[in-house]
Amino acid sequence: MIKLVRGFKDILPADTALWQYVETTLRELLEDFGFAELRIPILEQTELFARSIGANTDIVEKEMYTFADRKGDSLTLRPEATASVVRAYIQHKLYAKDPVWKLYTIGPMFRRERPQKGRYRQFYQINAEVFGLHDPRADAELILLLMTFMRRLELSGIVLHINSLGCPECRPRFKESLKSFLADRSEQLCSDCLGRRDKNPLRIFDCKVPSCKESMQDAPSILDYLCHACQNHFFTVKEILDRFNIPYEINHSLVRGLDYYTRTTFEALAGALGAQDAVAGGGRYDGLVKALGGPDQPGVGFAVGVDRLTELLAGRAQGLEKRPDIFIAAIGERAQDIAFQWVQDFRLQGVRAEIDFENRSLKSQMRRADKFGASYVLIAGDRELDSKAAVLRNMTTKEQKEIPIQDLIGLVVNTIKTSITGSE
RNA sequence: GUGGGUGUAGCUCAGAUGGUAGAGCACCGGGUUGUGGCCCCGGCGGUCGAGGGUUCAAGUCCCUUCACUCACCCCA
Repeated sequence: MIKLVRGFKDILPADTALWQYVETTLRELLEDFGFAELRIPILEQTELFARSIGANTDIVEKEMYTFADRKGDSLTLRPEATASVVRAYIQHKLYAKDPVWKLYTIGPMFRRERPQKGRYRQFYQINAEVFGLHDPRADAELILLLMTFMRRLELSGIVLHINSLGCPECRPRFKESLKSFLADRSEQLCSDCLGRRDKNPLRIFDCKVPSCKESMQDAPSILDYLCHACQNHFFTVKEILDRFNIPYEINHSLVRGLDYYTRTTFEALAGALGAQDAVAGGGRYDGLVKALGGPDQPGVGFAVGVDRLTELLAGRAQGLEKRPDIFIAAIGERAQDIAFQWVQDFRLQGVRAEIDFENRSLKSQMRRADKFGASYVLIAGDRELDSKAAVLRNMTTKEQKEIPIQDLIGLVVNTIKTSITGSE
């Protein structure tokens, strides 16, 4: 048997309703916030990711699905979406019409990591990106959007972490003092962190090795090194979150793995998920557009992990599945033939109708109708055809009434539609 | 890439010391003339992850391998 590739997964019908629910909920919210959808390819030139994410990040160094196409170009299945959105913003000169754009995109990402709970080699993200705005209200608005979304999904236990990583003005000063802090601490650091010390010292804040954590206790905090502009920016973001009653924790060790972040970074964490607990993350990337060859326009964005979100909502799939409004139980060839016509007629009227082609006993068909959760069953056999009236059974009240075959569709559709609106 | 755990029916799992593969759920059918859920009865369904070895005999013991899973790492 051919099985799916390691780390990939099928999303089966039992779960797709939940996925659709998550996607449409966020989609509607994004559009209320003024975002427009952008659809981008999942394949890009490798260089795009190397230059945006950072050549010496783990993602680029060892997690990308990269291959040479037949012409020899190096292509990569995207490990994240922001780089592509920025590429599109630049390539189509969107900034020329207006530097400010609010864009969202939905789709799969690919990273070749070791799979585990909440981590797949193909995973789905919904990305929101804002271009052209330096104003901290843009950052805050995104966080507001994200947390409103979490609230709308009725997710509790989501913790928001925020931090500021400074800018090219102030971050180098912090890095220097961090380096000198680490210089005489080689014994306390784990082997991974010793490597990070040169490449990307900020990452040491993320390390979970106890001795590293301990020695980082007295490490300098980026927040003490922010320049005036960055301080004010961060202050305003916090102020807005306070004003809108969005609780948050300042986490000065929240550095995030992608090189392009500046100033605000944030993550939404769900404790219930296990080790892979980030359901959303994002931040500001003011230098990225320019670094990729575009104009000097700032950007802010976030990504939501749909796999992890649906995992959190797993218990809530019941109410979401679609049940037929009506099941037609037809007994005998003649009835089956007419019933087949009826099902199609119902469907054209917007009524969810189902039928069984097997011509089984009425009992079987009733069981089937019940299994599907049909609200009504229309019973038709020789008896009904002769008397020119089929039987409509309400499956919850068990009430049955005869419906003249002449105007059957209209009468039944009417009954169903009024019963739906009446019950809500 | 590194560790731990687990692979028996579609699903959840039993099968001490080796001796002809089980249950519940699900599915299909039946329980007198054409009416669902509950209940009762019956049926379908497994090369016990794969390959090799030990043995008269292996789901069970040994080796190899693969997959899944959790954690490290990294991150959505």
